[in-house]
Formats: sequence, C-alpha cells, structure tokens
Amino acid sequence: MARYNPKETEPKWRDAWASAEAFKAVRDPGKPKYYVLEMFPYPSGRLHMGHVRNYAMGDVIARFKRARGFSVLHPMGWDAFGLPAENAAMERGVDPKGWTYDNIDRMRAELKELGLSIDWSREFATCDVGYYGKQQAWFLDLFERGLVYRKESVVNWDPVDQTVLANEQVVDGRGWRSGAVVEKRKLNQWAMRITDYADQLTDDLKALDRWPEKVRVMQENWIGRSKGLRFRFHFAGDAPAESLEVYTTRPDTLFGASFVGVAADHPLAEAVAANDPKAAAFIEECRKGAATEAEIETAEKRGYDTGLKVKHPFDPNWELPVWIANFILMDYGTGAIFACPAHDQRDLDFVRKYGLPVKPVVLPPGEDAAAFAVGDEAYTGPGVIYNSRFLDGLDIEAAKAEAIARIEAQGDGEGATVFRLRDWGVSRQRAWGCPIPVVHCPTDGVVPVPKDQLPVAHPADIEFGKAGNALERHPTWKHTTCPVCSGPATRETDTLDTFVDSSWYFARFANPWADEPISREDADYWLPVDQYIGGIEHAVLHLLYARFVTKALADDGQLAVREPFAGLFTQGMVTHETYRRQNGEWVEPKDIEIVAEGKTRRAMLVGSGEPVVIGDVEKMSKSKRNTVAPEEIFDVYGVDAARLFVLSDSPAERDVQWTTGGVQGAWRFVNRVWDEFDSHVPAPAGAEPDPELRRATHKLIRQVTESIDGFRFNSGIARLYEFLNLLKSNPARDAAPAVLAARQEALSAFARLIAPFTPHLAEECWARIGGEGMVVAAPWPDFDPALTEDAVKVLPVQVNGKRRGEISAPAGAEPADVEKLVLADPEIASKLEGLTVRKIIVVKDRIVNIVAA
RNA sequence: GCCGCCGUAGCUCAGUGGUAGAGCGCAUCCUUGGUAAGGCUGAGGUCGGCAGUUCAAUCCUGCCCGGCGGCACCA
Repeated sequence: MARYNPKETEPKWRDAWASAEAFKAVRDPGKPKYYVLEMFPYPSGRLHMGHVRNYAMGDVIARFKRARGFSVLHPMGWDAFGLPAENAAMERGVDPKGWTYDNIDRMRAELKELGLSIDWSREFATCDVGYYGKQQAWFLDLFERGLVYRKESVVNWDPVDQTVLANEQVVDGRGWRSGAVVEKRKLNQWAMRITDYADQLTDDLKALDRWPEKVRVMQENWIGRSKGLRFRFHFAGDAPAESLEVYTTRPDTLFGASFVGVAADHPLAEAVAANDPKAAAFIEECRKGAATEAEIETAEKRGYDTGLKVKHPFDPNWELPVWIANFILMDYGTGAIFACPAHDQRDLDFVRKYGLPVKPVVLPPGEDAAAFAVGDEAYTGPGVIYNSRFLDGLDIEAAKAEAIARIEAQGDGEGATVFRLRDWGVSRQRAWGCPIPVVHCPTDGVVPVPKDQLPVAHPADIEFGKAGNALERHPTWKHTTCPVCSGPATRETDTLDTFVDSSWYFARFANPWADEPISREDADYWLPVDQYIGGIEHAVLHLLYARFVTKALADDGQLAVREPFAGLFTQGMVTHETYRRQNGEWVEPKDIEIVAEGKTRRAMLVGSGEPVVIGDVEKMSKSKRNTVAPEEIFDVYGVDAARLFVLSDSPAERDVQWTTGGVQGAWRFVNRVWDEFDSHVPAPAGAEPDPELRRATHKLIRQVTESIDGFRFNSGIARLYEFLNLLKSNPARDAAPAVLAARQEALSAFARLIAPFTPHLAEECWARIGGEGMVVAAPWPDFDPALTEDAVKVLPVQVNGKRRGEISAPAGAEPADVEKLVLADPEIASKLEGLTVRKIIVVKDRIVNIVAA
C-alpha cells in the first residue's frame, strides 16, 4: 500500500479548488442562500489552534451546505485596528500599518493552507481606507439621526501612555501596559445611544431561537431591564431641595416603607454635607471604602441619618426619615430609594443595624396575618397584600398597578422602565483606529465632514513610537478648514472603538466593492448571517454592539434585517497540559518527552531528561507556554488530520484537549481511509449489493447528516470511525461481487461524507474511485429511510426486569406474534419453570418483559 | 447569594425509559519485504450519591455532593 502523502495531495487540491473558483459566492435565484461566518481574527501574525478549530467548524458547515444545494457565502476578513499594533510600534519602532499588513499576509497564507472554502475575493481589513471610510459615512448618518452624540463622561486615564483605557485594560487599578495608577478623568467623549434600543435589544432576544440560551441570558442581564415606578417624595419642613425622586420595582410595598435613602454622592447628600461636618465625614468614608469590587460586595451596610423627613405619598401625616446609605448606587435609577425592609434583604440588614421599623405587607400563602413576622430574612416570594389600606387583598401584580395608577393620578410620578445598560462610549485617544469624521470650528462648533470629503484618512507620515495620540501630535493633519464658514478649524483626533469596526463587517461582506457602505440589494439577499461561529467571550460586547448597529442602520433604511445573526454557535477552546520545571519555569510541549508506566505518566525534558511536573490542562496561551504551533502539526500530519482531530475529540461547544496521541489517531484514520480507497476494486456489472453493508451505509449517511446539522461533529466523526472498521472487515481483496457492489456505494458515500472534515483526502479518494468531477461540486449523498432500519430485530427478553435471553423477530412484528415466539423459546421456558406468567409487555422492535411469580 | 451547564471505561466523549458504546491509551499475540509502520485478540464500568415514579431508571422527578461558567448591594 502506498502511504498517504498529504504534502503532495493537499496543495494539489487547494490549487484545483482555486482555479475552479469553487467557493465564489454567487447570488443564484434558483437556490436557497446560506451565509456562514466565523468571527474574523485580529491579525496578531500567527495562527493558533483556536483559529484552526473555529475556522474548521465554519468550513464544515459551509461545505456541507454547499453540497446540499445552497448558494453559500463564506467570507473572511481582518479586525485590524487596535492597540497591539501601536504597542508593537512603541516597543519595536515599527509602523503599525506595515506591521498589521505584514501580519495579515502571514496569516492569510496560513488560513489558506487550512483549505477553507472561503470566497477570498471578498476579503478586506477594517484598517483598509476603503472600509473605514464607509464606516465614517454611516457614522455621520447616525450622527444626523441623533444616535451619536458628545458627552462628558468619567473615563480611565493612563497618565503615562496618555490615553483612555477600557475597563478590561485596567488591572488592579493600574494600566496593563504602563503599570501606572489609572486616574478617573472627565472627558468630552463620543457616544452612541444604544440605550434608545434597550427595549428592542431585550425583546428581540426571544426570537433568536438558534442562539445559545446562555448568551441570551447574559445579554438580558447586561441590559438589565426592570419595570417599576419613579416618583417624588415631598419634604416635611425645611429641606435643601423641592422633592426627592426615587425609583422602585416594588410600589406594591409602599405601605411597608421604613425610611428613604440616598447614595453618598447624591446631590441631596452633598447639600446636607455642606452644613453638616458629620455627614461630610460619612460621605468621605463611603468613597474611600469602595475601592475594589470585592470590598463593595462584602461591605457592611452603613448609614447616616440626615435629620430630614419626607411625607409618605399616600398619607401626608406619615413621615419617613431620610438617610444617606453606602449601599445605594448613584448611577442606577435615581440614586435614591424608599426602603421596605420586610421584603428586601438589603433594607432589612440596614434597619436591623439602626433599629428602624419592619412592617410586613405581603402575606405568604398559608400564613396567618396576625402571627406572620419577618426575622433576619426578607420575604420576597408571592402572596397577598395586607397592612396596606386600599391595596389590601390584592396580589402583588395588581397592587403594583394600583399603586402606580394612584401616584400618576396624584401627579407625583409615573410608571417607568429602567436599564442597567449605559450608552456606548466610542472615543479612543489612539491613532490606529477609524478617525471620527468631524471638525471643531471656533464659530460653528462641531461640524460633520461633508460626505464628498470622505474618507478622512490617516496621514501617511504618522509618527508613532511615543506615548499618546499620534494624530493629536501630527504637525499638520488636524489643521483644516470649517466646511461651513471656511475659517480655520481642527479635526477630531479621537478614533472609534474597534468594536465599531466589527459591528457591521458582516453586512459589508455582502458586497465589499459597493460605493455605499452597504449594498441594499446584496445585503437583502445574503443577510442575516445564517450561522455565526465564535467564542463565548463576545457574548455581551461584540454581539450586543452588532445587534444595536444593525437596528440603527435598519431604521436609517440601510438594512432590511433587524437582527444580524439568525444562528449563533459558541465554540469551546483548545487546551493543553501545562509543564513546569522544578524552578517553576513553564516548558513548551515540544520540549517534553512523556513516558507512560502502566497508568501513570511522567514527563521529562528532551535531551537532559530533567523531570518536569505535569500541571493542569488549560487554554493554550503564550504565558503558560502550552501551545502547539499549527504549522508544525500541518508539516508532520497534514492539514486534514489536524482539522479532524480538533473536531473529533470533544463536542464543538466544549473545550478540546490537544494531545499528541489524539492527532496521531486522526492521522492513522486518514491513512486507513486512504488504504480502503487505494485497494478499491470496481464491482462486476450487475452485481447485487450485499444488503447488510448497504444498510450500514445508509445508516451512516443518515447519522453523519444529522450530526452535522446538529453541530455534533464529534459524534458524526465517531460514526465514520466505526464505519471504517466495518469496511475493514469487508475487504475488497478476494471479495464476493455482492460485497464489491456494496463497497462501491459505500466508498462513494464515504468520500462525500468526510469531505467537510478532511476535504483534501476526500478529493483524493473521490478521484481514486473515479468520481465525477471534484467532491466540492458533488451533491451530498442521499439515504433511503427504509434502509436505515434493520429487517430483523433482536429483542432482549426480560423476566421480572432482568435479562434472561433474546429472540429474533421481523421488524414491526405484532406483540401477539412476538409473545408466541417468546413462549416457544426453550431457553426462556426454562427460566420460567415453576413460575406463573402474570403479564407480558412487548415494546415493538425493542424488548419483551415477562412479569411472573 | 442567584442563574446556567456538566458528572458514563485510565483519558476525551457518544448514547438510550428496555442487550452499556466509540476513539485514544493499556495488555497479549502475530507480522519484521507497508517497518520511526501494519494487524489480531483482550482487560477495564454499582452510567456522581440517595430517594420516588414504573413491569423496567444511566435516562423521568425531587433532594444532596462535586466541577465549570456567567451575574451580583441594580432598589
């Protein structure tokens, strides 16, 4: 047998696909469309195993759908703006643009080596002026619609690097790169009104039935919609303000009110502090205490009684004290609350400390009104309202509605929906991003750059290599003239958050050559993305921003769809064992030799033999040095074996552990497959195929088809492994004509079934058995449902629930007939000796149970 | 604390209200002219624990234990 040689066959087939333009996406009115997309990569310069797995999955879907007759769009691009390029510029004195495009060239070559069925003609990078110029165009459209605005906001400022940092870039209060203590600064920042869409973004999640439940829940939590009542308390006596506005989700418990509280940085608290040193001291303490999240979580409830009183909205004679409390957040709701300790744990903890009253107003089912009391645990369950005058006897929902109606009638407030979501701050003080296309004019203020002057491109001679914003520093770039008055003006030097770049790229892929940002005609055909694939780490950020931008552009008439991704799949990571020397140094897998002694394994350094500690299995990362370079694997085992392994060893949504043994197993499979095809013998004309092998083939087609449809790639591959064993036990050599005929059908199907996973091998196999054209153009094999069922069923026979024998019966045999067969069976009869048969339960085609005593 | 996912062979995982499976690993043997390879055979499981429903539970229900992830003073 000739050994399979991937180094020779793999490039050959990639060339053949390229010259046939096999993956060109075409709008074909005669076919249903299918848009499959994997989250595009950041061009770091090197492909890692996580990319291999992510893109292999998308490729399986793309090839499968193509074979099933869909017109498929499967594009690729680069999320190419961002900090790493500027950091490389600073560390190595290179040009970010050159660095980025060099990386893209390297990674494109590696991705192409993977044999992905991508329409490369649509490729673009977000740092192409042809892309970000279009982004500037729709940015201005949203600006015109009022969805983009400038606001003062507090940001993380790195005083050494002279830039704003995202929250993720602040580690323990210090800039992740400079190590400098991050300052809070108030800056004029560009923001997008994502909060205008908070309701839609929540409601529309329900219709995303092909998204993981987990991601939908995470987005729902992040947006954090709550419905309640916003209303004003009126002060009793002198006070520094007219009234105090609070927000509550429990207006039904208003008669259980114990006190009113405000956040330490609430204007009222500050007003009180102006004349009350003790209050000022308390506020100061609160600010200091809230240094880290962990401290906030565990912080004890503390408060300060301002001495002010407010009137209960339903009883002017009932006065409630006003406290400043450390557990109230200024940036949620109105920064002020009314407290009902009987039915809110935080309020209860607070009043237990300060001796304020606790009055229950919700009676749990089955409790006695006279006896029910709240101890150290607030009651938040269902029940009937009592102790509440006109609300008595109502359930919680009815009481909420009634309380809101009364407050509204009094003119003291209104029903309100409050969100946790904040507007999206998109300004970055970085040069390597999409310039914000506006100018600042001393007479006309903020003026958008006219569309016919777009794109606002980076200057060619941009000087990186120093901290801070190189656009700001550039000697001439920012000086321009005002489009309105033609007087001198300056350009905005902030650039857009790179999440803006990735919030619409999927729409640009529909027609990346279009003059307008999005070609309606092409987008209407291709969108939404039918299957989107990527990591769970984008569950909130990218996936939320993309949904928002899609809705905003749809309202502007630039898109028809209101959701970008009809189906979402979040794949697991690639992990590997970690290795450490005695001195704690991490060691790469390729420098390790593993010795198995029975069931235990020892690791040592290659060469020196120094023992190495085998550590936990963790996500492949540079810092733990537990990475395996894809190109080295491709070199030894070929691309197909690598693709096969990352898909075969775990369910797609779970992590997969990379092991040498595993990839060798995949490599052996590739060779065994080739062996079967290489030994192929055509069947003599007119031979009837062996029925058993034939049934197995049709069962396999069904199983693999269903596995791919359900994203159970590992399961489908397991069936292919099993089937290969079956082929091995029905070899072509010296085979009867019936077996050869059945093998012919089996191999023809098998070559097409493995094509999504190991496309190069599939082509080689297909050619070996004389398949027509290439597998990429061949239709997916069909199965005959009748052939996927066995003609004769083996039914286990149980006596009182324990297996006592088995019988064979034709498929679909009636229970009465099966009963006769069972009772006639001598082995079973012997087991029934001395017993009286009470009942026989026959489950068609499955099992028989005899109840006897 | 709340929500979600997971627990099946040494490892990674299929699977089903009715006979417990695959790949890898391990062991035995064969091959030594596919040879830094190939093949045969085999061992290995109280299906996390306890209870319930059922003729029958790894599967359904409840409780508990363990692991992972997300959210968390959000009024």
